[in-house]
Order: sequence, then structure tokens, then C-alpha cells
Amino acid sequence: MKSKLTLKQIALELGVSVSTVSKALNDSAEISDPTRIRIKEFAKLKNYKPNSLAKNLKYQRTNTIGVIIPNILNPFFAKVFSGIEKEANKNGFNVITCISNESFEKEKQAIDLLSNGTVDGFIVSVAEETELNKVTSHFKETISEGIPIVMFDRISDFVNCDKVIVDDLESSFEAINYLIKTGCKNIALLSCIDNLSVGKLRADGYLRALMENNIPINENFIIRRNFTDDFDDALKKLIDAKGIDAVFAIDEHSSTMAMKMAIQNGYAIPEDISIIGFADGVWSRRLTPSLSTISQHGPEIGQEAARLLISKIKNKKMDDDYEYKTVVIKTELRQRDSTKKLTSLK
Amino acid sequence: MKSKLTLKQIALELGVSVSTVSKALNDSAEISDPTRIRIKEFAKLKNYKPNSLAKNLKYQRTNTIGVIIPNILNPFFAKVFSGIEKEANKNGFNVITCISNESFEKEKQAIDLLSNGTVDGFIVSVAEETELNKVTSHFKETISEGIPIVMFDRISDFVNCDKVIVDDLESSFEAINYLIKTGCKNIALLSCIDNLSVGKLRADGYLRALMENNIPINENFIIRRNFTDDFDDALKKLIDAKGIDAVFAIDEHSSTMAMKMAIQNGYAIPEDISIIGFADGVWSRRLTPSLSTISQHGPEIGQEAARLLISKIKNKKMDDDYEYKTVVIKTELRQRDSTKKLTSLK
DNA sequence: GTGAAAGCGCTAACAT
DNA sequence: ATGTTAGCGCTTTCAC
Repeated sequence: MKSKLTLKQIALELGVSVSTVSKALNDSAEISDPTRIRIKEFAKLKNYKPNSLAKNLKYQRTNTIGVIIPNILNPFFAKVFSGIEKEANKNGFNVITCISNESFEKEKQAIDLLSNGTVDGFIVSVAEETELNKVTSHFKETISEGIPIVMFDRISDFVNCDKVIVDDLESSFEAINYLIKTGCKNIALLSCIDNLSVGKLRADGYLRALMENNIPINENFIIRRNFTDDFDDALKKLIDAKGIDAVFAIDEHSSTMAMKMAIQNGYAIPEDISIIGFADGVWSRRLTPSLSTISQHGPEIGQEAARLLISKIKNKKMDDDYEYKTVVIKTELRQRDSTKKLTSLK
Repeated sequence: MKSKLTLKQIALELGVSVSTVSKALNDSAEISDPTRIRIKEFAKLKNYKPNSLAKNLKYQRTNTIGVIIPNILNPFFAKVFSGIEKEANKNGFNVITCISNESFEKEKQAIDLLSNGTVDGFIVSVAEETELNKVTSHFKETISEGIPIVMFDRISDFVNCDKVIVDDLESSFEAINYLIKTGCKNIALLSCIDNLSVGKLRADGYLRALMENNIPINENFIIRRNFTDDFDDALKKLIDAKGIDAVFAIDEHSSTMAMKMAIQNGYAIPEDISIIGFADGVWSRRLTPSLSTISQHGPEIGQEAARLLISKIKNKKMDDDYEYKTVVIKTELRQRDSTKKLTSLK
């Protein structure tokens, strides 16, 4: 293994000074054409790569953003991540990823570790544990140290920073309206994420839609859990009771379990029972029948979050009168085969 | 925004020298207890964080590994990634991720960009385009610069480096044997990834199993494609022809399409037709019926790759007589509901 | 047009 | 026990 090529070495071999080499490689007008060309050719030949560490130390920035997400195995987060990565890359930024695994400890540790000059800013989706315990100090400290944070999806209302969210309440509201328009009256609500803010918002959308349509709320049709543990049993009872003609399932697990149990009980979908879920596009299409879902626009969320963060990083100066933005990404119902068609009804 | 706290500032405020502060914070025995305590308390109070850039520059290492994968939306890669992240974290390493999106250009660019001192080594799963064009120079150059690479799953035979793979041929062989043992005779082979080395290996396992069981190979039962484009049509014809009693689908798309079409054609699974696929565990379970798959042990692959790379990074010295390893992760058939039970037959 | 020197934040060998 | 100094690789101001 050969030792790394540095400016110093080039200077030595070419009999010039370090600063001349630096200037030449950076196309400074101070350097004469002949020397500049000579140096550049030599550097190219030897495959010189400026050490980014040294450069970053000099410039006090890293061109790196830290992404902290609860779980990369969740396709939604994977999609957001790919959006972040793409946008960051376009702007010459690297992405360091930490998976909090829903643990507050891991999340805090990641932030502490990376906020020592390793990254210029963070994109975060708050871990479940953090959200439950309503702890925000690690975020606030980081921001007060001048390291910007952008939150997405799982945001914390008590932290002052840029945020990117989906209009969960509104989109749930419209999904229920759609079910009602296609003739459904007994609509179940399924949730395994009632501990998360997004879970509550989606449930609120369900409740509001029923109320505005003057449909009485039947508590027996509502399953709101924090875990998947006893969810399946509760769902089985609900399906067995045969009182419902539609299901609104607001997370991946409940969406797919609803499909599975409906099929196992011999229901025709969507004739006997309509299902709307929250799930990843690819897999929703792969189910039989394909599952109508509320699309979450993962890549767009990631892109927008990265855009916000990078612009924040580049404009460090004017943080005095900066107004933090909350960008809302529009969503819509992706109508597939688990719901009745509206057009064919009227 | 307050400016970052440095050793220099602490030294100034406490009226000692920079090196004293440095030594104190690093628990050097040279420093007396009183001063050490005084300095440490002050640092803690002011929330001092040593600048990692400066440290890394000094030590000529970054404690960061670069991960280059074709596609984070593929659950297999997401799983491997989570394994890498976990193991890296355990060892105090950060992970910078680049998604090649199967493009050679992007892959090369990522490697070039990061091999300037940003990362200490790479974990790579080769992009499709790179594999097709059999180009390896960017890998070789990086290795010759003293930056180690570990490849997984999509490996390149022509690059000398550590590798982590799954025994694709062997596991496919055994999957087919299983189908045969449960009474299947007309087994179809479905592939949308025949351009990838792993795709070919899995197909080879299929062929060898048939031959060793003296089952004639029926070309009509074999669909090997490089893309998903005309795959669905070909599959539809194959299923419509009603000649097969089992399907071996070696990628996610073909696995799920086989299920979907079999169901749509009114086949009972596994009574009329058995299906074995390659797909992610969670979603395989969510399908109805749940899909029997060959497990790929993503997290273990990631963990092993990270372990190999980190040990390589830590032992830079002895690269002369180093023998590159290829670690093979064992796989097995995850028997679910899309295949007949073996135990119930005998 | 080229070079010397200082400095980014940190460590460590070498004084004192 | 504490301080001085040089240096990691690079940029940049200031001399020449």
C-alpha cells in the first residue's frame, strides 16, 4: 500500500512550493499557465485526491448530513431515505445514517456523536420512545449549538425547527369520505400505532369524517392499539362478527392483516368488504387483490427535507429572524382493487 | 448561534495551556488530579465536544465506512444495511451510504468521492450495470490505494477482496429437492434477474437438482429474463397452459407475480401448485397464503461484511501475506403455506 | 508569478 | 505537573 499523495509531496517532486501547487490545482489566476498545466498534469497522472478531512477542517464544514430514522426496514422510511440521498448527492452532500430502532438512547447517542463536527445538520424522524416520553432536550441542545435539524413524519411539536409532514388528518378524512361515497356504512378503524402522533391524526380524520356524514361512531368497530401483540385477536373477533363492510387500516401491519383475515373468512373484496390501507406502493400492488392505499410520497418528503436542511446549512448567517417552516406534502388515495370504483357507481 | 468551543478557548478561560487541557480530558497521568478535575468539569459544564475532523486528520483515519448498494428499496439490501449499521455502530464506526441505483457511473463516482479520506473502507454490492460490463477498475484502484473493500451478494470474481455471499446454488438445489420430495414433478423456473450472477447461480441449482433426480428439463417451464418487461406475459401463458405443479421463483417480482397469477387462475396453493420464492420475510408472511421462501439472512450478511472490513481497517499493517476470505452464509428453506408439508406426507 | 507563514482543532514528543 | 512546539493536509494572506 502506497502512502497517500499530498500537496507537499507534489511540491517536493516538482520543485515548487505547497501553496503554488494548491493555487494551481484550484485554477488561481496567480499561477502562470505553464506551471499550472505542469502541476495539474502531474496530479492527474498520479491520481491526486485532495484530502477532504483537511479541507473540511479548514472550512469548518463537512458537506455531510446526518439522517436518523427509526427503522430502515419500514419501506416508508426506506423511500424517504432514498429521496434524501438523491437530493443530498445532487448538492454534493454525503449522508451518514443512524438507525434509532425506536430507542431514545440510540437516537440521543447518534445525535451527540455526530454533532461534533461530523455532520453539518440532521434530518430526523423521531423515535417512538422519544415521542412517548416527550423528551426533546437533545434536539434543542443541538439546534442551540447551531446545528440545524429538519424533522419529517414523526415530528415533535415542541421543537422549533423545519418540518416536513403529510396531511395525515386530511387524507384520512378524504379516504373515509370515499368509502362512504361508495356505499360503505359500517367502517372499521384499525391501528397498531396509536402511540404515534401520526396514528392519532389518522384516527382523528376517521372520526371527523364519520361525524360530518352523520354516521354514529361505533366503538366496536374501532381497534386502536400501541403494539401488534393482541391486535390480531381483536381483529379476528371484529371480522368474525360480520358487522362491517369496510376497513380503514392506518398502518402496514393492520392493513395487511385485514386483507389476510378477510380472505380467510371468505369475504369478497371489495364487494363484501372494502379496504383502504397505509402501505408501500410496490407491495400493495403485489397483494391479491391489490390494496388501495393512501400514498405517503416518501421520496418527495425526503427530497424536501434535504432541500430545507441544505439551504439552512448554506445560509448560516441569517438565523436571527428566520421563520421555521412546516412543509405539508399533499397525498391522495391510490385507488386499486380493494375498494369499489366510484365512477362505476354514478 | 454560539461559536464552537475548542481546546484553545478552554485553555484561555482557565489560564492553562492547550496541551494541558488535551491531556486532562484524555485522562493523561501527567496531569494532577486537581487541574484534571477542574478542566473536566468546566468542559462538561460548557458541553465541550472534541472536533472529530481535527482528530481524524491527526490520526489519518475517519472511523467511517462507505456502503454502496444498488437499491435501498429492495428489502434484502435494507436488511443487509441494517446489519452493517448495527455492527459498525457497535465498533464506533459511522456509515456513509450511497445508492448506486444499479448505475456504474454513480457507483464509480461514489467510490471516487469517498476515497479521498472520507471513509476508511467500503462495503459494496455491485451495481447491475457494472456487473454487466464487467468493469472492475474502480474497485481495483481503490484497493491499490490501500482502501479495503468488502463485497457482498453481488460480488465480482475478478476483484481480489473479502466477500460475503449466500450459497445460492446449494440453497436452490435443496429447494428443488424439497419440491420433488413433496411430489412435484413439473417445476417451473422463474427469473427476472438472469443478468445477475446470483440469478444464474440460483438457476444452476434448479437445473442440477432436476438432473440429479432424473427429471427431464422442460424448456417451456423455464422463464429467464433480464427485466420485468415481458416477464408477466410469459408467466401468464405458462400458468394458463396448466402444465406445472410447482414454481421456483428466484426474485421478488417473479415470486409475487407467480402467487398473484396462480390465485387469479383459481389454483389452490399449495394443493394444485406449490410455490417457493426469494423474498423478504415480513411480506412473505403477509401474503395469502404465506409464501415459502429461501431466507437470505440479510442482517447476518451485513454484520459479517462489517466485521471483515473493520478488522481489515484496524490491521492495516499485515496486508502483504493477507489471504482474502470469502464467507458463505448458510441459508435454509423457510417453509410456510405455499408448499406442501413434508412431515404430513410420510 | 511564486513562496513563506499562519491557522483550522487536535495530539504527542519534547522541553521545563 | 505543565507548557512549548511541530505537524496532520489544506487554504490564504502577505511578502518578495
